[in-house]
Amino acid sequence: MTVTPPARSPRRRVPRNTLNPDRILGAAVALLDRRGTEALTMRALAQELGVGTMAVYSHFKGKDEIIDAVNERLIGEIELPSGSGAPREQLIELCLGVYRLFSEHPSALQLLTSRPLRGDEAVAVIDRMLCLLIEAGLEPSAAVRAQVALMQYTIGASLWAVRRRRAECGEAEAGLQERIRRRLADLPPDSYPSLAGLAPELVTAQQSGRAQYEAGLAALLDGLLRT
Amino acid sequence: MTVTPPARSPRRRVPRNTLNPDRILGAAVALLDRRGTEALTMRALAQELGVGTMAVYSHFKGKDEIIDAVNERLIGEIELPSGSGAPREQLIELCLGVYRLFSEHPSALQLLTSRPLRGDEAVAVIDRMLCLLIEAGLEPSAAVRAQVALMQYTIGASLWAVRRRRAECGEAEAGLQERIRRRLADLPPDSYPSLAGLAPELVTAQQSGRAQYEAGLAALLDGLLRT
DNA sequence: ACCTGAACACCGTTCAAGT
DNA sequence: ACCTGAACACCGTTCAAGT
Repeated sequence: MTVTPPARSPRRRVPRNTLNPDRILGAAVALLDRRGTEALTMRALAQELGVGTMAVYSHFKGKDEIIDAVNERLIGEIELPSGSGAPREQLIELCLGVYRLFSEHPSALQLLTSRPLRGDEAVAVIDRMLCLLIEAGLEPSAAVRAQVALMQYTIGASLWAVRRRRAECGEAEAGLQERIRRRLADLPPDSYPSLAGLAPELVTAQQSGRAQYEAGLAALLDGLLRT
Repeated sequence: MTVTPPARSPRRRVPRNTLNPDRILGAAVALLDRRGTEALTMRALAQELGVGTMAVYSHFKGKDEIIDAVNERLIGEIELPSGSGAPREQLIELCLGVYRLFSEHPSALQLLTSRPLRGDEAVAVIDRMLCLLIEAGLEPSAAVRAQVALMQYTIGASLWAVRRRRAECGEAEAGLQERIRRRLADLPPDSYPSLAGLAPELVTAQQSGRAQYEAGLAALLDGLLRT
């Protein structure tokens, strides 16, 4: 007597060519934005696409290749400055574009974090920054140092903002403020009495991601471009 | 007839109290430095300690708690500046301490990346930076903004250096240089002819992690401290 | 209190097979 | 060529049990 299998999956075999790299990357980004890095799973990705787990492997060699492609696609979305305006303004515009991208896709930044930057899209952004820095009057070698510094600061600020937002979810805002205040109150009050009153400002600075980034970027550009 | 079990584990039951949080964290850091984030596994950690997998759970609630504790321990290792010297020099000394820590423990930085900063040790570093910035003449609110910017830049630079080193392992250096050169050569040669010759300098800047960091830090401090 | 192995619900990926 | 499920070697963690 033959036993009928549990037939647990009501999903029918999907028509051919329903899948392509673009659809897969779209689903990956959606998953990342909606549920975070830990939710980006080959099984979850396939389910999001309504397809068997292994179908994805026909288009990408594995999870690492998908992650690289996601990063490349997102970096490609950064809009290069229009070209009008002073070099300094265009630099700010471009850096803000990078910052905004990572703020909108925090999980992508987290993924980028563990992998080298492979793609040509990233090189396009770097090129543009270099051009603008040279246009602003820097010598080639100084421009290269400045470009790296701008990217480093932008990535660090994005990461900080992402982590900050994540912390807010976990810990009540009052909790953080209280901890900082307590810590500051422990300082010898005769040396820096002003510090004890700084907790609100600290919390504010950590909250205002974008304004904080713009202030730091302005300072960095001041230091880099000053002749 | 009783079947003797395969007896696959020659490890004897370990004496009591061989384990404590400190030993566990030491093993975790060793594992991280030696084999990277992906190798930090509850099973691997227990093996490193010569103990059954579940023994660790008597001292930490789970992997997340261990990661937080590792971060806290490492941040505690940052040496605060001695206190002599101009505020600006002390700021550089302190920031370099943070940078050095993350350069020596790249995996720790990667772990820190996905989690909010919880520990008191981090607050100690932040405190010191704030004191020095106020000592350097900044108003409290400006000091707070500057402190966040310094941390953001330092984290970004560390991350960049870590990723750079990882990329070197994967990709031949010549490969990267060639890709950048090709990309730069594609630019319209009449607009920025100097860019095509910049590839060597780009590669150099990416390689010299610490010197690059110091240059960027100096520029940022110039911008932040200028009255 | 501290340490143990077995078991559970996951994960990425290999494989042989279907269409 | 493209999609499939079963199977393999992992993972963190729960659990009941030993000492």
